Amino acid sequence: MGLELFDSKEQKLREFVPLNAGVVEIYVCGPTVQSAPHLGHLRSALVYDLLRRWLKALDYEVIMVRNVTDIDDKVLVNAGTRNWLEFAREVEASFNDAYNNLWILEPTHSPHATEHIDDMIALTKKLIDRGHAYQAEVGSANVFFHSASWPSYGELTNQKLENMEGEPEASFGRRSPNDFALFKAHKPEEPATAAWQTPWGLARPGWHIECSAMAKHFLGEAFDIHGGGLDLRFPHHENELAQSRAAGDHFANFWLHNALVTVNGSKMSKSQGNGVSVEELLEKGSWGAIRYWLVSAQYRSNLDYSDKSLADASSALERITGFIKRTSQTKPVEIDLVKLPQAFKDAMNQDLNTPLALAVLHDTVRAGNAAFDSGDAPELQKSVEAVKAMVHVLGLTNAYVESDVSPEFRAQIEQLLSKRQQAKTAKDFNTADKIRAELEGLGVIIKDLPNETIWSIING
RNA sequence: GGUGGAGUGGCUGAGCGGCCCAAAGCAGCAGCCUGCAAAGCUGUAAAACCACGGGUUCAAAUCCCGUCUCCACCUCCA
Repeated sequence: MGLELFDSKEQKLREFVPLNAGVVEIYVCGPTVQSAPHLGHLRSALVYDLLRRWLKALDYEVIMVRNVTDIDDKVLVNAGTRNWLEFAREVEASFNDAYNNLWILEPTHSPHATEHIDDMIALTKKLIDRGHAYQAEVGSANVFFHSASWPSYGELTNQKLENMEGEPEASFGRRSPNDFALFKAHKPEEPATAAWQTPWGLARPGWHIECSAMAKHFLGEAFDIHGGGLDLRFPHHENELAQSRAAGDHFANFWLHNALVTVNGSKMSKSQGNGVSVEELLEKGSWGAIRYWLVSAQYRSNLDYSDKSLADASSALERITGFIKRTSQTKPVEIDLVKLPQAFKDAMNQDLNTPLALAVLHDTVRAGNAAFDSGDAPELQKSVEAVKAMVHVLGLTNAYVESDVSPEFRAQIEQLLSKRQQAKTAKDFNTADKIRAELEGLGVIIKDLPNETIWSIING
């Protein structure tokens, strides 16, 4: 069975076949860099990272674009009196830090909206030429997409134009409530640097046109997968689709939408003030625990965050990393499909059913531990390799790889361990326990195995 | 009003017609192991009647109808 993905446009599972054999092109809506990331943003990025890792495991070349929306109403507002672009870059850096720490691979391209204004102008021109967009009035730099001019408008979210609520008519010169901005005329109170010269006057781009333009720039008129958070389905993705199709492009072949992270059952969002920040998360668990927790639900299921979420995830993750560490085979592995259990592959092929995949992983850990205890070396070896391969696919490899420890620190640890061993041999358990506590104070956890004692750094 | 999604053990979370007297994890309990721990293994719980009520079927957590509750989106949102 091959990979099946849930296409939210067709609202069904479809067998995934790339447009061009061997290559998969993905466009994912990245963040609007208006404020620091919260758990919800991390989930979204992680979902597509996982997809990408799995496609790679299936031997596809993956070209992934994740944009950065660095010009937007909120960016300007939140920058306050500061230079808005500088502010945007700072926020972007905080996103990138979080992505790196969560072991999310860097996309092939991470374009900034502000660097593709020309592409947006070109696309907008085309839409005007084709009769799907209009300048609000002569002399105005407000340009709108005329939704009613595109018969398929609403196809992504299965909605009819007449049922949509829309904007107040005539605001900024739009002709009907569902028309949306392609370019927004420069306002005198906004910084002069936040406006570009366009054929219609000084303006900055609307949100939706950015993604259509950048997707086209990097991936062409048709590409395989468009991803993003469920809250972007409408209007953002609906509008992207309408624009690009109206401009004559095929656009995305599959639409993927990840479900949201909730807190006490309601959506995590900036406006509700319930966004869980990176700092708060790290008080509860490591990056590994965060990643494990995010992987523990299928991407289309809601994931409710609570105080104990990361504690549970930590314990579960330690069961896996503990197994790898006790075998002392902590060298990371490369992608190796052959070593992956069939049940794991089946789970991942089922629309990235990561909870099921984790179940296979834990089953393998149990078998491996049993083999370890009974001294069944071949079985143990098989298990370790399978576990490491699965962990690699899930992007959790860094959770078991020994962190870099300075040679001095390592020597200190080993000296303490040997002292403790002497004390144990002499049955001086008081001293042995003191040393164990001392090591813990240094952030080192030890485990006595039958013939040796192994150690690891907490949160390493 | 419109469009989607969800309700499974103490908690998280799979399953979506028979292999389900329901995976896996966490938490709990017991035993083994240990100088003691930790880790691990094994077993297990004074009932998971799969939101509720009907129905279809030889067979339903899974399909159909109705009801209730919750969530998301309807031009700021991952």
